[in-house]
Amino acid sequence: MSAEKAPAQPPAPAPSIRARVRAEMTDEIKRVALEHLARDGSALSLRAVSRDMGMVSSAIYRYFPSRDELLTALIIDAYNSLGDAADAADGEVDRRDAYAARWFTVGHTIRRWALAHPAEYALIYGSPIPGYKAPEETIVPATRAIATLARVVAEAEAAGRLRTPQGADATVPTENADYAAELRVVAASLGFAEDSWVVERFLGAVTHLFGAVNFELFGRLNNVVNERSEWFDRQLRELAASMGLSPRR
Amino acid sequence: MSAEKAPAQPPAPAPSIRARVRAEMTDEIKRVALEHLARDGSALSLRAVSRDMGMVSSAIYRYFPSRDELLTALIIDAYNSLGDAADAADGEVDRRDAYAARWFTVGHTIRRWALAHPAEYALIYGSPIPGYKAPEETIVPATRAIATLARVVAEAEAAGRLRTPQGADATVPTENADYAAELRVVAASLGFAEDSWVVERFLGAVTHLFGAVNFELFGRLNNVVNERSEWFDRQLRELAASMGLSPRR
DNA sequence: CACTGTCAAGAGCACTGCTCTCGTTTGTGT
DNA sequence: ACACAAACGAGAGCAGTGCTCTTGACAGTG
Repeated sequence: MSAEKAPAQPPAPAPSIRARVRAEMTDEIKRVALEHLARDGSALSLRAVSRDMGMVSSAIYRYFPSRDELLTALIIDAYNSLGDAADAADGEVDRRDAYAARWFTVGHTIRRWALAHPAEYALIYGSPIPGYKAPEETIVPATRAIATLARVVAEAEAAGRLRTPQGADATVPTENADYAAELRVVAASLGFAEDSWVVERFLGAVTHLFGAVNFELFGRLNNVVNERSEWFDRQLRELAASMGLSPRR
Repeated sequence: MSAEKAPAQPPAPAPSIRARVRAEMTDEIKRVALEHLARDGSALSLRAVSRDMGMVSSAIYRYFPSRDELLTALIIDAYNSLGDAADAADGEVDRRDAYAARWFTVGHTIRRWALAHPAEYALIYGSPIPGYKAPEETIVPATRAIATLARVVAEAEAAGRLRTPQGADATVPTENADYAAELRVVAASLGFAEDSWVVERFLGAVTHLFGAVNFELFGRLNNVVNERSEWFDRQLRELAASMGLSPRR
């Protein structure tokens, strides 16, 4: 693959001028492509990008072997951008605050990132692009934001700060052994306790959270809910409650 | 109560042979276009459709003035197909059953319709198509499936069969007056009681439900949950509980 | 019979992703 | 210092796209 930026020669750490120009060009192409993406939606034209850069279309292929590879690069960048935003937001919450505060902060950050980067959001959380097949290199960055959310809840659980639901509030355990096994695998990979009751609700909460962002961003809330921030906040609140995260007081 | 599929052609005038052939052609184009949509995703090529029909591409324009108009027709058909499926499923539930049974039936029907018609589902619940702007004629059919879900919950509420949440389970009322007003409008349009507490949870449930279908259909559950039917059923169960719909026994 | 509207066909325009070839530029090993 | 290979931008070209316009054939109606 592209291992340019790896000068494995100890005495020659000099990033050759050519390699630097190449990196700048690659970034510039991605930057212009993002502008086009924001303007024209997922219909990304290599020729239009090249025109904006004063190049001929074939020159783009020196940097990205195909339109799909460009899309892959943009997708990975988008996942990482969202992941960075989520991590940064979580990191800035005062650790003396309740875990619920971190949940709200990260949740709102994800929504705000989506509103600020609608094209990138649609790229990674919208319907699949027609001819495009996501390569494996995208799956790790894809999990970052969700992993951040999971960390908050898992740490709350580990700290014994989750109110375990009782009685009618509690979920009936599944009778499907395969499904139960899957939940255990998910619990392990996300850092929850073994057989944690909260894993399933966390998956539901993530589904709900991204469903809400989808609804807002794709216009499904038009003429229904205009106080979107309030609406989203209250959805987050319900989800926190469903996981036993004490609400802010 | 939204109008059903009103076949409201005022009087039936002479269905001239020409008009009949034209209608058949229109249907055939939509049929072939759907096949292509199912195969190639949202990249729909008029020329490919025309080739499949043994026509020249320009002939398509006798029936649809543009690609967008064809898409609009397909989108409306898709919304109505989903709406029909939801209504039919709801209609077949024995009315002596609990309202929860209707909720599960309609919910699972929506999911099954999406799995059976992934291309149509992506068309109506995926990210917006690049150059396409949905005309107003799509917004009424768009609400049908949601209206069906709402009817179930609203009728349960009217029958006094919703367990009103108490204490920690209850949602704190919003302090945002605009948002509260919006909720009242939604309540009125979906048939809920005025100031009904369940409206907000219903909106959340719909968000969650379609978020779950999105996750499954767009591959976000890959390598995470494979027992999708069980997973979805348990999500529906949580949603029913959150709205006070007694679970099946 | 003549008229009128509908139809399929074809040529053409501007656009797309992508390939290939052509000289030129640049970095590096000898 | 020189030579060679890799990298580069430009351009032509291919097959595909949505869409427009013109042309000639046909059908239904006066």
